[in-house]
Amino acid sequence: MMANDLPFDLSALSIFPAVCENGGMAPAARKHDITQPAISQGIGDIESRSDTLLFDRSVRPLALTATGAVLREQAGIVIAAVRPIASQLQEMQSGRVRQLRVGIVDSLSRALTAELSAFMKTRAERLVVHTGLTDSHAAALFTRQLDLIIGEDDLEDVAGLERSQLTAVPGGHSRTPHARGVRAGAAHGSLRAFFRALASLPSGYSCTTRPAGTDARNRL
Amino acid sequence: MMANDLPFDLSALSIFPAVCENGGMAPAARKHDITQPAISQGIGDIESRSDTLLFDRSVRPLALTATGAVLREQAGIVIAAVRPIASQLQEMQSGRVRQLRVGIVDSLSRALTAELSAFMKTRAERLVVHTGLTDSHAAALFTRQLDLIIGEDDLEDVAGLERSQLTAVPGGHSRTPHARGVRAGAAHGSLRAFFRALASLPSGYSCTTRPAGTDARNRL
DNA sequence: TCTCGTTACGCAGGACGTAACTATT
DNA sequence: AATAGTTACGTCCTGCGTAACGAGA
Repeated sequence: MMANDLPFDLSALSIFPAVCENGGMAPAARKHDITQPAISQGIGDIESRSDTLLFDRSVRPLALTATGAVLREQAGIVIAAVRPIASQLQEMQSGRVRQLRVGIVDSLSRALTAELSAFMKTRAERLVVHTGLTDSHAAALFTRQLDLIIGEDDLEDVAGLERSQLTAVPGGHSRTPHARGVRAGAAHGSLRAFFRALASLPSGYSCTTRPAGTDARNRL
Repeated sequence: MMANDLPFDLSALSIFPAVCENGGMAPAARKHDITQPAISQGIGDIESRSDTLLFDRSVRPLALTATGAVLREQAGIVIAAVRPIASQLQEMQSGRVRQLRVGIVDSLSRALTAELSAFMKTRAERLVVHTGLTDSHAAALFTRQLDLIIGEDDLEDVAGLERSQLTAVPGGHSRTPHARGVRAGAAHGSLRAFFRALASLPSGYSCTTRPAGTDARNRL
């Protein structure tokens, strides 16, 4: 059998905040089309598997223990992290994102914007292009106001982009960027993998992720 | 029954990276004391519930699809977030943390360090006290180099601390801080709840969380 | 006494193992 | 031919519902 050293299950973890927010198991049960005992057992399961006490049952309405307060906080974080994954996978599967906000450095915007627009037409529902300085674009990338930035250098001076760096060279499958026309982009989250997928698509561009050497087939 | 709109289960989510890292389902199965079919079904379960394709089965060794690459990345994040929760709960349950790094503003360090040390003796395995300026402590708090900071004002000028703010007044259970001897601290993660628990313990301090009005009993 | 939470118990669905089959190299 | 993955099928277990019980306000 599975080792499963994890102290809870996602379904149980998701009902726990519901109990907190609804002020008890019975209200939470009504709201979630589930019975009271199911909730009681779910909470009990977390408690026994993690060897903790989450609620003080000696008072009514139910009171959180300090331990319960910790879990309530952490559970919110985990659930919030898990929920968007489903839509990310859907995006990846369909090969389309709803929205893509791109920052292009001024010097490249003339040459690239039209091309990029055509390229993205089938991949994004909505394309927003910002032109300006790479520095401010990098800042916007970190604050999630941009999804992708394109600059002239390889952005090595921008910290924290190593893993999400892409280099795109026009027309061809050469893995080493040409001296002329090289541009570098950085994307995060699902978009990064989105571009990774583009690498295997036939198109005017070939995208390779860094570190170089990653080929179209994603090895395990 | 439960709605359970979540696209996977924690146990399934935890075997998926194992498959990636071990280069296939069979090696992963051997390593985790589980059978090959169980893994195959687990992966298939994620795929069907999220309506995606994670592996390219037409090649050997197995190759990740772009979608699979996304999930691999996200799964790592989730698992990494979930695993420490168990130990956090244990800490909370036992009322002790392994290590507590406290920053105390210079002006209070003389008066507080000895007292704090005695107070923490039974609550932390190891206590590290830094003295200095509150500003630098706040920065260290954000970068997780400190767990708790104690200053003279209520740290209202430090952004992002609202929810984790504590006020501690010496000797007494008054909820409004005394004009003399007021100090404010900020902690994050399990430590925050740790201090919340301290509020209900008999000691020389009474800690109240902000916003004021929260009493010792944690209401839902 | 009323509401809420727990416990008891039964059933249905799911998870995992064994075995047989298929496919890739 | 060999190794790896899938499918089929049987069993066990657990998760949930109904019902009965206990406890707090």
